Amino acid sequence: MAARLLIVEDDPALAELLVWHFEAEGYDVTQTADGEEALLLAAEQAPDAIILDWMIENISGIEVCRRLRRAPETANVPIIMLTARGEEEDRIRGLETGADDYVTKPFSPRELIVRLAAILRRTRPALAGKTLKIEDLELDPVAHRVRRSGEEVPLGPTEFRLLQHFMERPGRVLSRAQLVTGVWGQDSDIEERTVDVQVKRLRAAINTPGGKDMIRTVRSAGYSLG
Amino acid sequence: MAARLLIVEDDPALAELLVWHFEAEGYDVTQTADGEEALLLAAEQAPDAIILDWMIENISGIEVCRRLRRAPETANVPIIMLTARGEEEDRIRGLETGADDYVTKPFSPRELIVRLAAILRRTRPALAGKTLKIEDLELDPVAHRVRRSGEEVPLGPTEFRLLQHFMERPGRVLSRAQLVTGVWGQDSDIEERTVDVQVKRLRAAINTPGGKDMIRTVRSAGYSLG
DNA sequence: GAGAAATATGACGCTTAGATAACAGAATTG
DNA sequence: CAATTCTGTTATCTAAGCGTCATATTTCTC
Repeated sequence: MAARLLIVEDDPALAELLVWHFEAEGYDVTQTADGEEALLLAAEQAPDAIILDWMIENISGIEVCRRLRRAPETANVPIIMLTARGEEEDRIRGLETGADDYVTKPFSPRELIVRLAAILRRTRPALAGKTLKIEDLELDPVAHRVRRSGEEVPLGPTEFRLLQHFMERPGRVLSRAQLVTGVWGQDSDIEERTVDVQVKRLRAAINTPGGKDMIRTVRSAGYSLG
Repeated sequence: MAARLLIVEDDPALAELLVWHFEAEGYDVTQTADGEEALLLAAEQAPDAIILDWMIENISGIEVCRRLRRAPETANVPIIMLTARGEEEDRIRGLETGADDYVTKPFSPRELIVRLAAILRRTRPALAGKTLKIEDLELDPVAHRVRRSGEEVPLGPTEFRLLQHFMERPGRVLSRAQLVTGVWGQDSDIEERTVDVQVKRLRAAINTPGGKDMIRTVRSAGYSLG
């Protein structure tokens, strides 16, 4: 399954060029010129990365960026900003709002492709969009579906995000603080104990009655999967 | 066990940006805008690395850097300096005073993250997630797991921290006082005899019944591993 | 080899981290 | 808009883990 990419660019010529190149690279590309629409699409499609022009219609790119960061569903999606040359000021402000990288116009598509690849390699070791598997547990991010030995497991939205977070980092111990920011979003006043409760719920959902626990508790450190 | 990072930056927007990104990377971040406070925090928390802006309130970054180097507790902590573009002069003086690397504004967060990771990989492999190995003993800091000839060894939190401390300094004799500050923290009212007890517990956990002791007691000096 | 100093060991409470259940408010859904 | 699912918080319970101390053992010195 290809990585999904959302391109927010209102110059039709540049947009077309980018779409063409990224599709040629095998990405599954959606494109819009409109900021509001971008937010909707991002929430709906959960893309793996977003390319965002600084100057777009309706809302400024910077505002789109900030709002993306605020929503838990999109808080962790990598964003690359496109800025015009010499807008030093903008560049800095763009980074301040939470973009992961920026590229200055004019740029070669190759450069953008390389940067995106670098970021994805780092942030999504197991690229979302592909089905994640650990032992007999499978999570399909596109279909929003989880199976345990082929049988569908019903999960609530938070449980799903928590499990996806774990499955993207198999074996890794994640502290409660890391889970709070990673699953609930950057600035949430969630009580750390709440993580315990969600982990318990997730355990109850994915563990087979007799079998061993898939989530390991690491005392004074956190939890890990697998 | 997340790496502790101290960020000294007085531009609130940039500071927030950096905190956001590094927390997302899993670092345990403290931030201050004030040079004097930075020195106090550094002494108190013993961070694993410091990001230091050249221009900050109260004392110049360069002076903070110099003083950090002078104090024995912080003399070896890696420091990355942030400098404005083109201040070649500053850059050189920064390195002269003991910074390990510098990054010129404006920079992408990605770049800073990569540089820090590179430095940590060099100075503290375990913090970069590298598995520590001594003979047939392996400690995986990411998974928070210890194996002896492939077989998992269950350890309590303190035992784990103690072992990691030893494994990061193989062969070196560590005094009880050093172990107390290194493993229990700068200010702990721990009795020095307690170290003996934890060492005993660690020995019991990692030594194979018939085999020889992996931890050597150095009378009137301390302990060493390997 | 005796005495002293340092370390090893075993036992004992206490603290605290995590599991769990119950509950109420929020969000969804039909 | 009512019903139901979902979610965050809190209180309680349990047990692992830890620090301390008293005692045993080892090592060093003379």
